[in-house]
Amino acid sequence: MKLDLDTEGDLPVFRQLASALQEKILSGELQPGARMPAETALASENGIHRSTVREAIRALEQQGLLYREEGKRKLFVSCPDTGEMSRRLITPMVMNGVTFEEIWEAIRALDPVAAEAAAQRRDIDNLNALDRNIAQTKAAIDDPIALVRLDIEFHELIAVAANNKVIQSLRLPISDLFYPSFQTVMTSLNASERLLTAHEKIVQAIKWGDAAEAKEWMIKHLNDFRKGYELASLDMSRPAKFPASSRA
Amino acid sequence: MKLDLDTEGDLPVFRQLASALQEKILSGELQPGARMPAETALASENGIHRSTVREAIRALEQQGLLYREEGKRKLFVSCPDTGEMSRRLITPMVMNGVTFEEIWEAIRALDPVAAEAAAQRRDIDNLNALDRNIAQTKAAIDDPIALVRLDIEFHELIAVAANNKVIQSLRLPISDLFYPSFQTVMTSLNASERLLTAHEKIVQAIKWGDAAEAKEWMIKHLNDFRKGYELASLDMSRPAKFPASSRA
DNA sequence: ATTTCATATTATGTCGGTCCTTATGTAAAC
DNA sequence: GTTTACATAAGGACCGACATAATATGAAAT
Repeated sequence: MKLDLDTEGDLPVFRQLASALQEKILSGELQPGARMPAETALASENGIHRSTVREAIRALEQQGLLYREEGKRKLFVSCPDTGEMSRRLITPMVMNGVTFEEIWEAIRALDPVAAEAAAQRRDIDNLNALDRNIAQTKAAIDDPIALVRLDIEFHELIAVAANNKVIQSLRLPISDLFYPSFQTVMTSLNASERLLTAHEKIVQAIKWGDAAEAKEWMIKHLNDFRKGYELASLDMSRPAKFPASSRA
Repeated sequence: MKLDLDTEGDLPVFRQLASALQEKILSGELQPGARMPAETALASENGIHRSTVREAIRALEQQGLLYREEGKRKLFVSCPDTGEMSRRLITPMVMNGVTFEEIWEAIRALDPVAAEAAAQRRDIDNLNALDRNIAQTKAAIDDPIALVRLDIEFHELIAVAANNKVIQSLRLPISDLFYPSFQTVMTSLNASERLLTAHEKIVQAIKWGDAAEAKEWMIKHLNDFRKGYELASLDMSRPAKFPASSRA
């Protein structure tokens, strides 16, 4: 693969290479799934050193445009996963000190629209998944830990049922940031029944195709979230911390 | 800077190094603004080769955790910009074929809540910026190109006025993806007056602190967006393309 | 002919060291 | 104190090499 690199320019060659490869991928010339040439090939064909090639590869790997299975040698062009990439926003968000207030507000923006959209789509598989989730929630009504997990799942299922990849992925980082402290709320308050009721109302509305009702209940549900925070004496204006899962 | 690297392990050393440095940054041990040791120092202090260090640095640079000014030598720890990182979602979104329908729905989720929040905060500087934007819009009422630019700015100003970093950054990639084709709508339809009216109503409501009204008009405005697409015979279900600006 | 297995290749991860250019720090000169 | 000149150090790129393990290849076995 011969690329147009300017070894004399002021831009580092490894950056030029990264850009050139990225361009080839974005333009569709290199499609996801395609095998990349070996490092040595890329190096010799372009008259640059292998170390230089490797540095460029690191950058593209980070962007999810190149992928090599752990331990394998073959390097492939890959399609970055929107959700995974969106999750990476957790780091900048925490480092920039976003508050629970801001996060809650964002969820409050996305989830009601997701519920609304879910009611308009009414996919049978998604509805079954939601039913299962509610059944599990009923069974775990006295287990705060499980309830939080199920609540997270519920909201994700709604986003999936909305069949909107954008909303689905954008809500991931904020959901991850918001829920850990929700744990505190659920263990200190007795909000299980309210949570279950809201979930049931939302699913019911989705089944009936009543978008407005689904949205309305989702808003109520999220307002309950917030009230729970206040009742548990948690400060919404404090900055979010890294969720444990993101620091493994 | 001595780090705990396992040269014998099965994970590549450059990845271990990247993780170790990231951990030091996320934990606050290395704070944004701190100077990083030179590549040679990192290499010798950890008994690894400089090329290995460089590869790790590339990955962290891509994550916005390390930063080196163009042409400068000094490497600093940096705080990744949430907006900039969020914009990188454009690539995965386009490559995964998100549709205008999905994008519009996400904006329709975020912007009304932003307008609502802006009305609750009512910051004077933000209001002045909005007034200026509206004045410019009036002046450019017959210039579709300028109108689109001003409309983009308007929505961004609303997000800024909402004083919510999360919403502000999450809407960037979708805004970037959505607007290019809005250009087509504005040039083919005569929607300038409706656009201006909506903007004025929204700002007015924000000034009065009438959150519900601000939200309501934002929703109307976004529904107009959508109608415009349909009137211009554009298909909302087609996948978004890369905006020209993101391919420089 | 198909599968299995042993062998030969090849690519990656890592390393040692070099060379050039220029940013950066320091000391001398004004 | 500011400027100028010089010395140092750091980054960008390269050469070449080696161990290891993944691949590919071809022969042997079923």
